[in-house]
Amino acid sequence: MPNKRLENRGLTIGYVSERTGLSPSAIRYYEDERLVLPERNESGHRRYARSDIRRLSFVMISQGLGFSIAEIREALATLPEHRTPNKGDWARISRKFGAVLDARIAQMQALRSRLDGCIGCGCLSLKTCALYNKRDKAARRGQGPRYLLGDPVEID
Amino acid sequence: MPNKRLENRGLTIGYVSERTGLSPSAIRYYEDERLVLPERNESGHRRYARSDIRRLSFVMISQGLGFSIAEIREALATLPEHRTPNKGDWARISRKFGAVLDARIAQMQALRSRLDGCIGCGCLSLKTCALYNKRDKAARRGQGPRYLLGDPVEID
DNA sequence: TATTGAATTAAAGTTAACTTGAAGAATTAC
DNA sequence: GTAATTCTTCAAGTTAACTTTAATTCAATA
Repeated sequence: MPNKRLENRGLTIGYVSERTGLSPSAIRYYEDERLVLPERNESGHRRYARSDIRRLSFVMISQGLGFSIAEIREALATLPEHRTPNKGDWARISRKFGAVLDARIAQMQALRSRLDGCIGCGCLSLKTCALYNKRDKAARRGQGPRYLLGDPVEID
Repeated sequence: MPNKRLENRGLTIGYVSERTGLSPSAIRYYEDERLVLPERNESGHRRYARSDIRRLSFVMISQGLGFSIAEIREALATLPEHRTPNKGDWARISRKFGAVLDARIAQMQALRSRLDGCIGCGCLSLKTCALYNKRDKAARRGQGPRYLLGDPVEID
């Protein structure tokens, strides 16, 4: 088993891939999305810092919490100068994430109780049904698929 | 204002579009997805039944609850012979939907409390962090984007 | 009847988060 | 030193839920 870990400066994408479980293509994609910003060696190969593994872990965990890449990028942008999240940063960001989750849960619970009120009804009328909220055409953005649980919430 | 509502047999797509607020292209798409099955007149134009408006309302409301078209198709498939959901059907289906929502809420709450436990921690370690659950590669289906809140739940 | 408005199909575009493939360059292993 | 890996870029494909466009045909109105 060869040592492709740290050649003189920085980690190779293959090594980072192994350590995080992310595929190289996903890691390159995250670079396109500016979630990681590796350096390059003389011949153009990516060289990652040790802290990038932590950074990518942050990305994966945040995704697990249900946040989009755009949201994660925003969260990372609140960090001073391209720094990888440390303990204090995580405390701050995760508190914010928690508030967003709370809001999502509350929204789902409200929907759930509206449904409960409608179970016996069966009117299915777009005019009167409490379950149907006409999405205002004006506010719709983009044309891709709508999110399963409403448009993404913005993080502060 | 012309009366394009019911010419001899059935409603035109334009009329159904007006009544439901859905665009004609969306209604045609739902036909591709076999959520509605209109007849055709001699020259090939779609002719909808009055009950199709109700059927489409069902679709829209179910989407508002967070269900995918595939899930809605499954739910409609439980109805005897292509019938539009009536009050009894709705009671049965909405009870099932409610259970799915409950499960989703419970899942989010569990995640939320795990996050709470991690706020002070900040380890962000893929090995030990309770927030990171390695998705088993084996179970992954398809290659499109993952759902924001986990893979879609199947409706009995 | 002529024109306008509505409908039809088929193909391609859109977002999100990646993957797959091709073709070539750099690195590593032997 | 040469073969086998790994890496690079760029373009195109994938899911979901539709929209947009194009080229026509049908239906309704004046």
